[in-house]
Amino acid sequence: MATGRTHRPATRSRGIPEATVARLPLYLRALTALSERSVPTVSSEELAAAAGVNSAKLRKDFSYLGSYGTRGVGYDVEYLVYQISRELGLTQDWPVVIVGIGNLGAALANYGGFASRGFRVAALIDADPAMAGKPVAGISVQHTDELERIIDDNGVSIGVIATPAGAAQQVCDRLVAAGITSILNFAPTVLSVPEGVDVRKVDLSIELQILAFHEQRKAGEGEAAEDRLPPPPATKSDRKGPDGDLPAVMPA
Amino acid sequence: MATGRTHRPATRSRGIPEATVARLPLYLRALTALSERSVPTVSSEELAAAAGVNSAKLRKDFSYLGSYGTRGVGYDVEYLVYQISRELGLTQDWPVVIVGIGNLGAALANYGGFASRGFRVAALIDADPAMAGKPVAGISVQHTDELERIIDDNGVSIGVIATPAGAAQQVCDRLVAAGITSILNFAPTVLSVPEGVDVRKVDLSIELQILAFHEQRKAGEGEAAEDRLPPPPATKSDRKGPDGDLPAVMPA
DNA sequence: ATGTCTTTGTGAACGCGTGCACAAAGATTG
DNA sequence: CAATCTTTGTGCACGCGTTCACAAAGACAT
Ligand SMILES: NC(=O)c1ccc[n+]([C@@H]2O[C@H](COP(=O)([O-])OP(=O)(O)OC[C@H]3O[C@@H](n4cnc5c(N)ncnc54)[C@H](O)[C@@H]3O)[C@@H](O)[C@H]2O)c1
Ligand SMILES: NC(=O)c1ccc[n+]([C@@H]2O[C@H](COP(=O)([O-])OP(=O)(O)OC[C@H]3O[C@@H](n4cnc5c(N)ncnc54)[C@H](O)[C@@H]3O)[C@@H](O)[C@H]2O)c1
Repeated sequence: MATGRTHRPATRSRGIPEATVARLPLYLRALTALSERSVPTVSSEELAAAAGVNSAKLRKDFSYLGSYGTRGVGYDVEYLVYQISRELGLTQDWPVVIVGIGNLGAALANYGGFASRGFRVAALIDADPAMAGKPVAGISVQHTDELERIIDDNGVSIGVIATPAGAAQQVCDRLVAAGITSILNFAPTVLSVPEGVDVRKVDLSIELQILAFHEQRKAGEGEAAEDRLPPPPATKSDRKGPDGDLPAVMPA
Repeated sequence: MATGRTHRPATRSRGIPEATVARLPLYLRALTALSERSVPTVSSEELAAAAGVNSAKLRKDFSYLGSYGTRGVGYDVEYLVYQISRELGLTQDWPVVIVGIGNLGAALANYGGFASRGFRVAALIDADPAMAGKPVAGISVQHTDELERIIDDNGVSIGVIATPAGAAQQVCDRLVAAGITSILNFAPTVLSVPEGVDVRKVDLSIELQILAFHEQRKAGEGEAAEDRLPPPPATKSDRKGPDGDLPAVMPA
């Protein structure tokens, strides 16, 4: 998984394991598809296959929510959709602000998947004065100066950061000070937040690097010794000395 | 973590745990920043703080790569940057194709973070004939018909899927058939791939839902009984019967 | 050389997550 | 109503990942 919560050491929220919570949206998606096809019930086996997980795991996940299945039959699709939606807090509307309306921010604003699950883009915020007033995805971009007011006025508690990495922590601090308690961060930085604030990150670069690692392993499966670096690390007092000229790696 | 590998049950790749691999890019980023500031060495404590992890965990992670530290001093920044880069396969160039050049695909194509880590956008591919030939981020979009040829000609092994969910599996199948063995999927679907192909997914909707779950818990911390659904699941033979009228949940 | 001080590398304990395997629940059939 | 069959819910064992805590390694001072 490319994402990871920050803070709160995977504390089991009201008995529901974090790993289970992370899978509930997956089940919900599969169930919604079944619901649209008017399928009345599913077995754990079928649903697990649709969600790409082990059926025992799925049953155990559902057992944390309660006993919503019927032995010999399976689960009632509509009922389960409702239960999971309620558990995830999707029966209410969540206003969301997106900060940093560049390439990515604009794409997110245009993303239809937001509204379809109870999330509503309450505002688009950017520091560039030239952006202010411009409509993106039908919403007028507002200036950063308005950030605190916007969050307060709309009762927003979820913020999305799509600014350059350098501005992310600063934006984060302002969001938190303004009352935001959940942040989805797209900037490649480790955000530090106070206790009680949840941060999840989406990091494209990390995902690619993980893929590259496995890709490399596949490629050099039966190959002999890899190209090892000849000299061991600089030790003693030749620290930043007469330029040992280390192997050129990537710039940034 | 919002992402998760598919297939291969977290098998320990050449002794390096999957969890460690996922953190290496994080360390690399912190180390690169130190390198740019010409910091010669770091202690595990400092680096761990910068990467937002436990220092013991960091030391154990590095121990899987070998003993690259010096007791009493710490780690040589440049040397460690090189070792991690090599381990992740970043000393070589990885050509990548992006399929589906819509809002998101275009944003990804414009993303600078690609090139800075050894990833090169080899081609942009879209099914829309109107897109063919159009330049996005300085690269001319090519039609899906060319997919197999492009991958073969450029020796591409990593593909990014940014098409609508409905087309994702189909695109995935073509990519795999053409020789792609690593896929980064942005479409909200469970992709099924043959053994040996790695899939990582980035799912914005899931991330938000997980945040909403925790947000809901924070809000209703000391509150009394939640709004429970009155009627238990439909049982017996009233299956899709005279319309029990279940509570209206979200549409899609 | 010897001693002190810092920091690594890792043994060990613990907790979480996963998946097997099965008893029990209930539907369904005769 | 009894028998049979399907599928849930979960006890249990196992393995991975995390963290503590500390011995040993090495730098540095005297
Ligand atoms: N584009 C991608 O596909 C992609 C992928 C992964 C990660 N990212 C990350 O997402 C972030 C945004 O990427 P992008 O390509 O959209 O960049 P971009 O430069 O196109 O957009 C950044 C936007 O943030 C605004 N901004 C800058 N400082 C701000 C501040 N303090 N407050 C509010 N707004 C501010 C800028 O005006 C600009 O509109 C970057 O951190 C990038 O590394 C982007
Ligand atoms: N926009 C976002 O911020 C965002 C966020 C998360 C997830 N997603 C997901 O990413 C995907 C793309 O989102 P988007 O907003 O860019 O959508 P989009 O509709 O703007 O772009 C989709 C593109 O894919 C192309 N396409 C369609 N079928 C294709 C095929 N078979 N082969 C090749 N190309 C094909 C279309 O021509 C179009 O250019 C969707 O699955 C969406 O759910 C988007």
